[in-house]
Amino acid sequence: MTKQPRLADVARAAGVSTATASMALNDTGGTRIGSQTRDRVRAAAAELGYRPNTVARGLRTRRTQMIGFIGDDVATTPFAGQMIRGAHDAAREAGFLLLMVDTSGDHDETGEAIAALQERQIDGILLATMYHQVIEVPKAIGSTPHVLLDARTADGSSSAVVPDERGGTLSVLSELTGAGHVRIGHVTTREDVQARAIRLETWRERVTASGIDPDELLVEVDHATTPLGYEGAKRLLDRDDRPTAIFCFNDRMAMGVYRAAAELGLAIPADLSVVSYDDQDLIAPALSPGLTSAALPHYAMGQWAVKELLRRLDEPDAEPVQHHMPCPVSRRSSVAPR
Amino acid sequence: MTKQPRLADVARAAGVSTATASMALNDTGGTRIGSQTRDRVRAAAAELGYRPNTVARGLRTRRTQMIGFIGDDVATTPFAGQMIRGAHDAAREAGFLLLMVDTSGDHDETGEAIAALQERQIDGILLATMYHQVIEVPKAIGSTPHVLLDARTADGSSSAVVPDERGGTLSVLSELTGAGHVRIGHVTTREDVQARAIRLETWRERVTASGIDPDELLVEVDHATTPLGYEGAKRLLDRDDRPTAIFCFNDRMAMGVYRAAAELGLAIPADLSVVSYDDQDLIAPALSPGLTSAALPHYAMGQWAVKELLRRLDEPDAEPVQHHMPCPVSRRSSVAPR
DNA sequence: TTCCAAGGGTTAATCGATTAACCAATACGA
DNA sequence: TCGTATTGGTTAATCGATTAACCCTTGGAA
Repeated sequence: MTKQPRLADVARAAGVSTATASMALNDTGGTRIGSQTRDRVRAAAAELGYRPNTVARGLRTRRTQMIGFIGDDVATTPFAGQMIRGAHDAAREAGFLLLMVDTSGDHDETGEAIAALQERQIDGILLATMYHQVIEVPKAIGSTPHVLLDARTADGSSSAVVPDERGGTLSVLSELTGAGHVRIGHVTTREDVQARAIRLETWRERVTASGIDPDELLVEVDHATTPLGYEGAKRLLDRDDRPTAIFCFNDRMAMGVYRAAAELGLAIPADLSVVSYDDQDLIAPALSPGLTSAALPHYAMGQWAVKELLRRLDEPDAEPVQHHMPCPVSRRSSVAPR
Repeated sequence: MTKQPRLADVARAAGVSTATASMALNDTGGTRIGSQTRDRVRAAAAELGYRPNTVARGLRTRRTQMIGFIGDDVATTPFAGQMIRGAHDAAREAGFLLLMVDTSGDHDETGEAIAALQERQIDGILLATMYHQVIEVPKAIGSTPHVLLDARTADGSSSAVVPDERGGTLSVLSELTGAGHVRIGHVTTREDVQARAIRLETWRERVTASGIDPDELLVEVDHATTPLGYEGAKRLLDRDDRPTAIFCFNDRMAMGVYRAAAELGLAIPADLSVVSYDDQDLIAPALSPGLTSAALPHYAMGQWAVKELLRRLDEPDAEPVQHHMPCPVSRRSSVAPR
């Protein structure tokens, strides 16, 4: 117990060379190792509690079994955890570990992060942003295999996975139309993110299709926060031709909508149905009544990204893939027939 | 650009041996390297875009500049992000990176996680739990330097940092007493966590000190969720001798308390003052009125833990330190004079 | 009998740094 | 005029694996 045993110790204990020990433990070298020899080596390794030094192995094999995870702003968003967890689980299953770097969105810092990871000889990089962004891959990444997470390039030159915002929006809207709603309002943010653009456009299409002018039912505010959601909802609801249902950009805004409805004496869902996006754990099930919301599949995206990365490790020349991950709806009690 | 340059390439370009190049770049070896030689080597390195291979370096120096972060359940709690971020920032500042492993609280898995990290020759380990727990350090950790994060051992044999729950509770309670409140209720959970025990006991002391029987003003429910917070608050508020203020175990329960108050026609803070613990970003500022809450200093704890770990890397025999991190109060609008 | 192939290992080179041990030349004090 | 530091390097060993290149038996086939 004084020192970690090395491969040489195992070899000595089994009475073979380190080459044989290595091959026996790793099942390499084809038929060169007899089965009783292999068992002897394995037994010796188990006996000594041998654990390979992956640093030494990595130096020789040029593989570290580590994946770099570069996150835009890991801390401040509650989604990051799920994304990391999904990536982590898929990685661990394949014997990989995640080496994390958080950049605060700073572009220089991203370059530095990439360099720091490359110095450590990671096998590949996951480039994650929060909130579905269209980015350029920093040239510092060179030929390091990589996959984009909740982000993509404009030209699709890197493998990437993003939520299927359009599908999610359609699903959650059909919760409303299925209940007979036609005048469906939308409370959203003015921030320039993909999520906003896609949700807005999809809603617009859908409402237009039922012969209604979307601009009458749209409210935009500066940020996707609860207080501004409240204000937006007030503007939308405090009039005679108010919508019978509201689709909110996200749960935080929906929380404000709930408050506005309460103040105006509108019961949810009897007087007003509400649906939303993000399905945040701290909000959607906590509101009363529970909020029907389309979930962002962060866990699944993290998983997918690692699997795709591992695939690219094996076939570096594979065509990049753009994946749209479905956004399942969590149905709760905020929708009632019109 | 075909291959990453090695130290040998830099040495050749500068016309020196690799030993000299190494010393010149790392400022080691005292006065042995002349200043013009050093400059020549540095220039060559910069010219070639040389980046040291830390795997090779790690093999020789037995230092990888990586810290293992073992998290109890990184994903599901929104606090984890802040903790990771604090640790990450402190680590990065010192040239370290975080290697993450998430265990789902499974004890075997923790042993496996430790082994996986040790195989990779991490320099030290951060053992983090969510929600301040008293744990035993797995023996698998052996002599690897480690620090406990939001956790501690019963005997204080490992360095550890936990929130100062007692101090935070006192601070947030004096928000109420300072406003003249005496009959302060407490809505808490029955779950067996340190946070509950300390907050409860501290509240009990304080209330008893002002001559009131705490048991009259205490409500316990099975879990610290919003719906149960709501039920608990109903029980506490729906009677004549109701308290004038409530201290909630956490923000999620406080969210339920808000709802109960609204239903009973009690205005916050005019008719009822509310304070809480956790200061969760998605809740405390989002409620109306904003909720005064004691913050869990996760970022600071993460930072502290890394600094302490780095210290122990230098002085392995230093006495273990138990640190209680202050919980600052975020004062908002949920407290009014009695 | 002679050779070749297959089976089962071993030897030694290698990955890319760091660093202990050594060495040559100059300076300096006695 | 020596002996001894001091300055400014170089050589070679080392970290702990993996793996290409050999090597020795034994069993058959020619």
